[in-house]
Amino acid sequence: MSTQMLAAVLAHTPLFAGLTPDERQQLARAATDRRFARGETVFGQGEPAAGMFVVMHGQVKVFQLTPGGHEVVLHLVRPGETLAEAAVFRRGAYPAQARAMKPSRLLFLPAQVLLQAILQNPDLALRMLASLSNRLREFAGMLGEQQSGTAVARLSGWLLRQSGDAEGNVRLEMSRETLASLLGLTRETLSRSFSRLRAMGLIAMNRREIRLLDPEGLRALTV
Amino acid sequence: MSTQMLAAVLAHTPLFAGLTPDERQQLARAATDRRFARGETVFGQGEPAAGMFVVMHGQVKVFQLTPGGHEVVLHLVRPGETLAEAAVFRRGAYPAQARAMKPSRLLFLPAQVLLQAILQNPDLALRMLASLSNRLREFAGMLGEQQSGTAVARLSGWLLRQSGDAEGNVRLEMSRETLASLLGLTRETLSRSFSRLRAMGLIAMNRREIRLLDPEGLRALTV
DNA sequence: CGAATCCTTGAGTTCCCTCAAGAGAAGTGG
DNA sequence: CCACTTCTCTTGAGGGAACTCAAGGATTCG
Repeated sequence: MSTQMLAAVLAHTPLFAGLTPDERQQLARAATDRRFARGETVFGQGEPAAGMFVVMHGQVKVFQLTPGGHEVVLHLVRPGETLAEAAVFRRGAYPAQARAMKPSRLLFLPAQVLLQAILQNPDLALRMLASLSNRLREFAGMLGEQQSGTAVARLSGWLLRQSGDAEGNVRLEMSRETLASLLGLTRETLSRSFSRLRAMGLIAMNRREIRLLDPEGLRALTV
Repeated sequence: MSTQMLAAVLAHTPLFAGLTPDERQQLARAATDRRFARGETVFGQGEPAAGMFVVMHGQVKVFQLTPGGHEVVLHLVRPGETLAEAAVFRRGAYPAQARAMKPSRLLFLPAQVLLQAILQNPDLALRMLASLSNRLREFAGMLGEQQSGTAVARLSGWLLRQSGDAEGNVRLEMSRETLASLLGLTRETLSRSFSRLRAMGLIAMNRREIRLLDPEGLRALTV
């Protein structure tokens, strides 16, 4: 992929949108284009943090492995979003593992280049701080979530958030397995929770398409 | 408290240690000294993020309230550590609540001043990024932790981390209630877990002083 | 010393996990 | 188009870990 096209990708990434075209051009020259097949590992837990990624196409799952060998999904990264910035700033190792869930194309930005860019561009620093702060809030939300209510309550809350609290369709962009991990449940418990919501007439399902029939009813369950 | 003394506090806070004395002096002039009684609220969930805090003395608990009214502890902040930086960078509202657990003295730095300082000091930006990244890793660790193993396993792991994986004493700087929340458990379950570790001869307890008698034995439980 | 808070222990129950089997899609290759 | 494998999802049965409710000790503080 040409430097030109990589620069264009950066221009559409919120984090780098505030840079001048020249600055983006400079970053793009140091960036590389990487493709990953479905199931391929982007980086492993404990590897030195060589740089950060921007997802151009596809989907990447970031997760930790518990001592028991169970996967705990931290984040599902979609096109336009970034990956592993935090590891770069800690200048240590990646604290989690990342795997492509679909055929994916990522832009890779070496750590040195990113750090340089931030030193020279205070506005980028602020954007990056805001980005990390947002993720921190997300994690805080997840921590709160996972200690609250029953499986059905957590699923209801998640569905409402996905749909913007209104009636409408939610398309699952992930397997049940992944969603279960995000909610701190097992596959089976998630399946049963879906069934119960369906039996109560609150949702309708067809494969990975979910229709919220009664947002109020769902909200009543989130307590 | 004098500007002089506040500047001295900043000099001993890792985040601001890299500034020149002049820069610290400037920040200190805008900073204020705030005292909180035990149990007093530092800021509430949803309040506009007016600025960040540095804990000088005491201890502050940061937590979220679940829909069910249950407290989920996110962080226990000790002297030298900072509070609510992330909220400032998001330029929104505090996403959690903070309460002084002991009589506490905090340095308050208004959002505007902090943002200015970062724009003018790239090194401070990098330190702040590293600090947020560390907290992000902590949260990720907590998320993993709370989905792994039994109550006894989680407690064992926590004790080992506190003691640096070696034999020795761990002093609980918090109530059982707070520790329970950090581990994603209830008071009662935590109490029973302590009892079981004691019954197994792995630890000895006296009030909030805990002696690890058999780190190997504890490690064996963490799986 | 009394009041309030914190901690421990017990009994009963519920929710979720584990183990297990099978149904349903999707991709492969003949 | 159909057998084949593979992956994903659903459902059942059973058991166990942790939660809730409840009461009584222990500690701290005024």
